[in-house]
Amino acid sequence: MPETIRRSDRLSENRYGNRPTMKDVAARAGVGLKTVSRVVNGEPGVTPETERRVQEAIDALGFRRNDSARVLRKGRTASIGLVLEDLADPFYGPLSRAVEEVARAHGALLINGSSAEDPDREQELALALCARRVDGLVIIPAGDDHRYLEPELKAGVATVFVDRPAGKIDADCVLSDNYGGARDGVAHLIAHGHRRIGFIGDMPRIHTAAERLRGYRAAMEDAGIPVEDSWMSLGVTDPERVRRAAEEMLTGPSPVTAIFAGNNRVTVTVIRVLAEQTRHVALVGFDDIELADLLQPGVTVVAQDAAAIGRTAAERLFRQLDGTLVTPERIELPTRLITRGSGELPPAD
Amino acid sequence: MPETIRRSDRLSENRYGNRPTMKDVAARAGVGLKTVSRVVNGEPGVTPETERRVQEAIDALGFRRNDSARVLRKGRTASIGLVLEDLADPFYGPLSRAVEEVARAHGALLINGSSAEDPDREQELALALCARRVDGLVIIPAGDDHRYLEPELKAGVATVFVDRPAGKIDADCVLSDNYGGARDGVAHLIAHGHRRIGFIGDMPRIHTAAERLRGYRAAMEDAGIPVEDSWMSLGVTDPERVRRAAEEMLTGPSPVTAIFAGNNRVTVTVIRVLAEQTRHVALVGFDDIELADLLQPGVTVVAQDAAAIGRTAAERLFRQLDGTLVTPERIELPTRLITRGSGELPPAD
DNA sequence: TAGACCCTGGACAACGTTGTCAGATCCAGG
DNA sequence: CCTGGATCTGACAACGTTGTCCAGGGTCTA
Repeated sequence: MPETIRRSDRLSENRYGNRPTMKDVAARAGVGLKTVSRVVNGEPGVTPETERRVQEAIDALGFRRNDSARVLRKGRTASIGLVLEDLADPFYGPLSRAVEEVARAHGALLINGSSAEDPDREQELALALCARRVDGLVIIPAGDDHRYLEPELKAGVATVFVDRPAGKIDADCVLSDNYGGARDGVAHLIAHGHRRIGFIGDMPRIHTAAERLRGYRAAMEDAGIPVEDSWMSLGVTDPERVRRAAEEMLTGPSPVTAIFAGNNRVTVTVIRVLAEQTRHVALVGFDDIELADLLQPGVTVVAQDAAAIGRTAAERLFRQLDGTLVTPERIELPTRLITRGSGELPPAD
Repeated sequence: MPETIRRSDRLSENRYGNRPTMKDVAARAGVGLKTVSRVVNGEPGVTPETERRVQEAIDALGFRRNDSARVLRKGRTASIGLVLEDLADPFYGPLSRAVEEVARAHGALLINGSSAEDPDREQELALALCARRVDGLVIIPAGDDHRYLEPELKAGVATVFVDRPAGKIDADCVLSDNYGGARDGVAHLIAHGHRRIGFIGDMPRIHTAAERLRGYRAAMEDAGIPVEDSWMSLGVTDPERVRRAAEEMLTGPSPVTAIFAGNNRVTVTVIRVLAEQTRHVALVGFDDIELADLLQPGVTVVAQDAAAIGRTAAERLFRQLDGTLVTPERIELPTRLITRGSGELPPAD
């Protein structure tokens, strides 16, 4: 009655999802465990004949090294984490891709997560990535207090903040020159004869929004133009409210002849509003938008180079890991004014 | 001379990057290793007083559980991999985000990589992800032979192909109805009076391109219109060649009055070309593009719902992991014709 | 007061890999 | 034939966690 005793065949003997290990390969090839390890890692000191046998066993069993175990042993995971706001946002796609390319060049994989602008979710994600022992972390902050990362930094997790500086800790960061870009954009409108210029942007508690607002004010002040409150709309991003804000600026007691839009989402909505107007209103937007050159008129923008930002951040990350970099630094990348027509319209009073 | 013997202080005694472990926490709290594990995992059977002591030690040391070790022990990594073509492409951003959201709902993280349309790189990435022991894999194939994944599938890695079916293996896949969408788009042009309709698309060895071409041919045949070779341009995606192809169609012996563009990149270039024409040429594009409604005329497109595709794929993945799903299936999601003007232009002979 | 039981806490092995080290094998030279 | 050295191979511990199992001590009941 041996058949009663045989529980099952070899395959189902393994629990669901079990995979061959080096031990299995070793057994099949009739060699020691370490020899398999040597073959898998291309270490020297294995006879061609032995190597062949091992390789055969590997192929036959469909063995694939378990990197979790490897990581545990070696300490480095060869992966980095990227916490951003929303992968679906066209600004972050190229940024993420640039980070990935640099990571790839260093043999690392990229794990990314979207914080959806929620500080708690940012923290949850960043810490989850740390628990996976990513070697480094690129963070586009949603919150403004990053002290929760202190133990991680101390433990040697390389960290670079992007787009906005870290809050309450000292860390590397890579930013666009939001202040300078906005100032240039507004100055451009002023140079084309505008004096009543509207600003629609995000809440000033967001660093980028605050800097862009500061740039707007600076340009106006440089030109000696006093800014009226009704020209500024802050903390407004959802299309409905941007629309209302824009309409109010255009029809108020002191109607604007040009609008500076604080980010790409705002720009898009403003374009829609302006398309409905009979009178020509000038527009400069912060952040480039796709097909901006095909619109009538083309949309003049202050463009950030998302890919360059991502690349710069990732490169700093790996230099931190090298040990080449020690002192946290703040890097500001220049923006570029792209004139396409909408920013060069003269004021139509 | 005790100072000669003292190697260093506590901190640097650890190698670079060393972190406190549960053992350290246990020692500091004066409890056993397993008790720390219990506290960290919220397992029952720990006195509030003990728990407090452990928690204190955790905070003091800045302990964070090492998930690599945990994975090694538990077998599941709570992470899934996504291999796509290019994160910077606006089609993949929302798709990736949708996959991430589903993963998040299941407590999993997302690792993603761009294959850059290179089959070798796709394989390299997919296998690297398997080595990390992701629980599942969502793949947008670049290659057309996926037998390299057989051992992984056998080992229980959940797998869903997206956008294009798997090659030479039997696996779940989630696609758009490329054939039907293209047929509808072309039929729409025919319904508006066009008979000489051009098609510009990718190489037919790419599944989506082949299906869309098939849809084009079907619509033409349904209408009893024989297709001339000069109306079709296949394997053309880079802007320069698309431009040339479009111009040739428009000026050839049998000039087209409408163009069907096989994907978003082609559409964008065709828009540019048409903008330079004096005569009005109708256009329907496959894939929606941003701001398509703001152009003059608005661009009529056959839209795929990238988010829905990602969501569907990810949900199937987790149902595979549940064990709810066993038989590989091919799911086709409907497309939607969005009329905005460019597709409704009458033929201008 | 003893026995049975429950609750808390800890010792130990195991997960799959790599680093260390020592043993085995082989060949050349004395 | 033996020795020395070089080359190849394998046993074993360790990485940090979790699952299993058992011990100790307290409480409740007979």
